Amino acid sequence: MAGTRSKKHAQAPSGPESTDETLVPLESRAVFLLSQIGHRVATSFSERLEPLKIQPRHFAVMNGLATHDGATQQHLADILGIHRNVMVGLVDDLELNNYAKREPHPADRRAHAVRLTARGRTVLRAAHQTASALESDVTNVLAASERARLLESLELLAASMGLEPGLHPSLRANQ
Amino acid sequence: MAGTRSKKHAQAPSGPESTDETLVPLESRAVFLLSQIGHRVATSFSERLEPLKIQPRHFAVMNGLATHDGATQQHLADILGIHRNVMVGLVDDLELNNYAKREPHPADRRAHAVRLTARGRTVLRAAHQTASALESDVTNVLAASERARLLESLELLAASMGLEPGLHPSLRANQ
DNA sequence: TATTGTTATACTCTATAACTATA
DNA sequence: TATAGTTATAGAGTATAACAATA
Repeated sequence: MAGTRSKKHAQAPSGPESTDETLVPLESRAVFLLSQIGHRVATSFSERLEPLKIQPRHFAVMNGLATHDGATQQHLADILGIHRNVMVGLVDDLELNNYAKREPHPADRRAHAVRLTARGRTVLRAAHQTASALESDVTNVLAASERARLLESLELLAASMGLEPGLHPSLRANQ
Repeated sequence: MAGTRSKKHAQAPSGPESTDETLVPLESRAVFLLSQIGHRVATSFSERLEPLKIQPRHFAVMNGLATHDGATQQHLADILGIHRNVMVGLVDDLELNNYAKREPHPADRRAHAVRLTARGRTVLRAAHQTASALESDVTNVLAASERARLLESLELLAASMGLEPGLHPSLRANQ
């Protein structure tokens, strides 16, 4: 990938039934399966986070805070690829649940230093366990060797598509 | 999957740092990679369909029409897992582009028989070619043997998650 | 003059309900 | 009484712009 394109992309065929890619069923295309499975996995994760009162996007922010404690909202936004306007609401949510708090920034009076609370750290740990459980449940059907090969192939695909490690593209809505 | 769950799902650990699943980085979890890649692939497909003036959901409907010519909107909705309220707008879009047309249903005066036009069939073929091109571009980095193994694993995963072949879960919004 | 956080607005999607005309 | 198609409405999520305080 990364800018490459097939030559015959979106061209109408010369004859009515000449090259019939229409005959390839959706369910045997890797791209369809990837989209299908990815959607289901994301939905499952979202549902399983519900008891913790967070969504995947909050998980992303809390994860960022775990390694960037006291970061400003803007800094967090830059790291995660979330727009700062959206970050306001996410930090609001975390504060309402007492998972994080805004403190005055020591060096910049415009900014806030955002920190996880003790409760937030506990919930973050539980969220990671939720992710682990989902990982097990999803990959259970595969033998260990298959699982390892799948992971390798997925990492290769992700890299070739220019996906940044650990950054979910759905967060990168505007900027 | 299919109802199974890991035993230690979403339980708080006994000690503060006892079992630290927090240390597993997102980028090495299959579920994260699947969600990440699936999202990107779906977005790419959507973008590549733009020249054809359709979205993936229209592609799904046109695909359904290819094998169920003259179906009612309700029937199409059932087949694809799209709600009939949504189907109205999709068929509207297809009609506006002259990709499909509503005809009076021979047996039921409440219903419409929806049919692809000649232009619709051409566009559908082009959409399948777009899918093929995306498939190539995405899986190009993998050797043929890896590609085959990936496809096998993905099919296994999809089946174990209860995903219906050829049905994208995003369509199944309400019912 | 630029940046941080915030709010407002518009636009798309989705969910639900309700209506009409037929069955 | 139920069903096919349609419309209306309310709710998320997202994009854009703008504002106050501070740098």
